[in-house]
Amino acid sequence: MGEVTDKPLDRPKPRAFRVTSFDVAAEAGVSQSTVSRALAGDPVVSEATRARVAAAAAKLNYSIDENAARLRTGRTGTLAVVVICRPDEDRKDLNPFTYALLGTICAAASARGFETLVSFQDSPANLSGRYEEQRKADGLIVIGTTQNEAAWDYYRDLGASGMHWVCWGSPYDELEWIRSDNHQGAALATQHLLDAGASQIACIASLDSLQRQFKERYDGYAETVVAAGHQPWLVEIEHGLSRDEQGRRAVAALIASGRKFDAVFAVCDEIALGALCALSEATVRVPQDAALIGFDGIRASAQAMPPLSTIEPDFQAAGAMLVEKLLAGIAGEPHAPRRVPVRLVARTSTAR
Amino acid sequence: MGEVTDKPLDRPKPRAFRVTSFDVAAEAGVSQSTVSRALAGDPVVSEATRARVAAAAAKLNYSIDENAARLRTGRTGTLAVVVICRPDEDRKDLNPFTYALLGTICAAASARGFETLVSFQDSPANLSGRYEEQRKADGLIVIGTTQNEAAWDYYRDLGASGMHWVCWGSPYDELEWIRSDNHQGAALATQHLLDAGASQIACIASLDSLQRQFKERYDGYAETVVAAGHQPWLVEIEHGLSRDEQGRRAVAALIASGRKFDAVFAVCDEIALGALCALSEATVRVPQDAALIGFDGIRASAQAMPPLSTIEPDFQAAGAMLVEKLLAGIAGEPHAPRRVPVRLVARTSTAR
DNA sequence: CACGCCTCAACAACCGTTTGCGGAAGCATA
DNA sequence: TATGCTTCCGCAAACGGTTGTTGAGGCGTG
Repeated sequence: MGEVTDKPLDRPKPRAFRVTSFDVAAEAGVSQSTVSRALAGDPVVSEATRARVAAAAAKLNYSIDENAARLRTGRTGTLAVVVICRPDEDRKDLNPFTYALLGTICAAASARGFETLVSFQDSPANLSGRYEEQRKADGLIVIGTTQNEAAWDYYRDLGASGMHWVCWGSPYDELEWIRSDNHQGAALATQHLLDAGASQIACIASLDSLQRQFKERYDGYAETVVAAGHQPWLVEIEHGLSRDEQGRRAVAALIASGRKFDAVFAVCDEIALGALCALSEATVRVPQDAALIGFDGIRASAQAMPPLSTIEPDFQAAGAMLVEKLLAGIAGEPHAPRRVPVRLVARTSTAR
Repeated sequence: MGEVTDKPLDRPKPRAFRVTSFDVAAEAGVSQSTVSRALAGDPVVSEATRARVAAAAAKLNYSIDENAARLRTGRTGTLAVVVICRPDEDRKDLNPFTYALLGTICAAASARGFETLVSFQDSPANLSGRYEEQRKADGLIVIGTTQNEAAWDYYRDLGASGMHWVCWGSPYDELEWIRSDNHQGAALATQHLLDAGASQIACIASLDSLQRQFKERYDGYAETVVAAGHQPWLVEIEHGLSRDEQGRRAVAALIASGRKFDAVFAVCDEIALGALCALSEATVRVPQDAALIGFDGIRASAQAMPPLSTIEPDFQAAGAMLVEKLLAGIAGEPHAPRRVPVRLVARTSTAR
C-alpha cells in the first residue's frame, strides 16, 4: 500500500531528481531520521530495520549528500594539504621528496577516513588557506620548499588565529613538530663513509637558517667526523640555483680548492646527483676515487649511474605522523613532536 | 543601535560561535539575503550597500560556509583527482610523470576556480569514486598507471552511469580524449637520432595492448626508421618489473643478441635511465658508442650522467586540457579530443 | 494488576546559505 | 493626482541531512 500519491509529500518537488533519505525512508517504511541513524551505524536502531534500510538504500542507489551532513555536523572529514613552491617553479621540477610525502599524506589521511584537498601555492600574492573558516576542511597540512618565506608566514599567522595545522619543512624551527631525524641520518651517512675507508670527507651543505634541515644534517656529519678524529669540511652551496646545479658548483669548488678528498656527503639527493655528474665530468671515479652519498631517498638516486647511496626517511611514517599530529590537534589532544626514522640505503656509490 | 539584547534573535543560540551572514547583515544594516547577493557580486545590489556589506564582512572576519552554499546550489566547485597506482606500489616510486601531471592538473583547476580533491587508489578492492553522487565534487579526473585494469574498469563503469569524468593513461583507447602526441614525439626522437648519424636504432618498447602509449610511440619510431630506409628493431620489455629494471634487461638482451647498434630509443624515461646504467656497465659509452633518448621529460632525465635527451610533453597544457575537457563535459558542451604537444629536449646522451 | 524500565522509532528543530517572488520607494509621464 | 516603470532590497522557502526529545509498545517484577 501507500505508493506515492497526491497527498502532500514530505518533499513536494523532486525538481532535479535526486534520491534523498526521505525516499529511502519511504521505500523501507521507516522515518527519515531512522534512515540517517541506520546508515550511520547507530546501535539504537535494531538489526532488522538496519537491514531493511540498507536494502532500500542499495535498491535506490542512494548516496549521502555530504554537504548536507557537513552543514549539520560542522565536520568535513577533509584535510587540506598545501604544497608550497617557489613562485617561478614548474610543477615538474618540484622536489620528488615533496611529491612522495604528498602521496603518503594522502594515504595516511585516507586510512583515517579523511579526504585530502590538495593545492599548490606558489605566488605569495594570492595565497589561500581559509579552508577551515570556509568549512572546506577540518585542518591544514603544509609541506614543500622552505624558500618561500612569505607563504610560511601566512600560514603561521593563520595557525596563530586558532586554525588547526601542521607543517613539514618550514623555515622556522618552532613550527616543526614532525621532521626527519636529520642528525641521526647524517651520522649514519658519515659513519658509512668512514666504514668504507674514507677519511677526507667533504660535506656539501648550507648553514643558512632558512635551510634548517641542511644545518641539522651538517651538524650530524660534523660530530661524526670529529668523533673519528677528522676535521669537518664544509662546502657551502650557492643560493638561487637548482639543486643539481648547486651540486655541480660545489664539486667544482671542491676540486678547485686542490684539497684531496675521498668522500662526499651531500645533504640532499638532488644535490648529490648534480655532484655525481660534476665528478664524472672531472674524471673522478665514483666510488673508486671518491665515495658519494646523499640524503632523502628519492627514486632518482636509485636510477643514477652509479646508483647513489642515500639516507631514506620512512615516508609512510612521515605522512602518518603529520596526519596523526593534525588530528590530535583537532581533537584537542596533546601530541609530542616526533622524529621520522631514517635508514641507510647503501648502493654502489659508496661500495668499497 | 540595538546591541544584542534579550529579545528573540534571528539566530537564537550562537552555540559554537560562528559569524554568519545574519551577523554581517545586522552589522551592515541590511537583510541577510542582501548580504548573500552583495558578496556574490549580484549587480542588483547598489554599489553603496555592496561596499557597506563588504566592510561589515571584513570587520567581522566573516567567511562563507561553503557547505551551506553547496547544499543550496548543488555545485561544489571541486574536482576529484584519482591517481591509480599498482596495489603494491610505494608512493615514493610512482612515476614522476604522474606526479608532475597531478601538479599541473591542480594548477589548472585552481586557475579555473576549482579545488582539487586528490586520492590515490591502489587496491582494486576498495575503490571509491562516488565523489559526484556524494556531492563532494562536480567531476572526476583519473590519471596514473595503466597496469591496474580493475581500477580503470571501475571508473569507466562509473562514467557510463552518467558521472562526469576524464582520464589520462587508461588501457582503453576509446576512453582517452587527452593524451601526448606520442606518434609525433617518437618521430621527433627517431629523426633526432638519425640526424645524429645513427642508422642501427633499437627501440625498447612494448606492443602490449595495455601499454597503448608505448605502442603509439613504437609506431612513430618504426615509420620514421622505415622512411629513412632502415629496419625497425623492437626490443620488447618484460612485464612485472620496475621500469628501470626493464631498461636494464632490455639492454642486456640487446647486447646478447650480438647485433650492432648505434642508438637506442626507449619509450619512457625511466626505462631509458635503466638502459643507461646497463650500457655503462657494459662499457658502451653514451653517446660515443651509442646514442640514447627517452620519452616523458621527467626531471631525473636531466640529472642523469650523461644528461638524457628526451621528448617532453607540455605538462601544463596536459593539465589544462584535462580540466577543460572535464568542465566542458559538466557544462554539457562538446569538447574534441586533443593531443598534448611535445618537444625534443636534446642533451648529451645524443650529442654527436 | 499496576508499575517502571527498556527498546526502538518518529517528530521536529536546526545547520547557513541561495534565490524566486513580492513590494516599497523614487521618478517620469499623462 | 493617478499610473507605470525602474531600482533595490526583504521575506521566506528550500537544500538534505543530524540529533535531542518524545512517545508507543513489550516485558519483567512486586
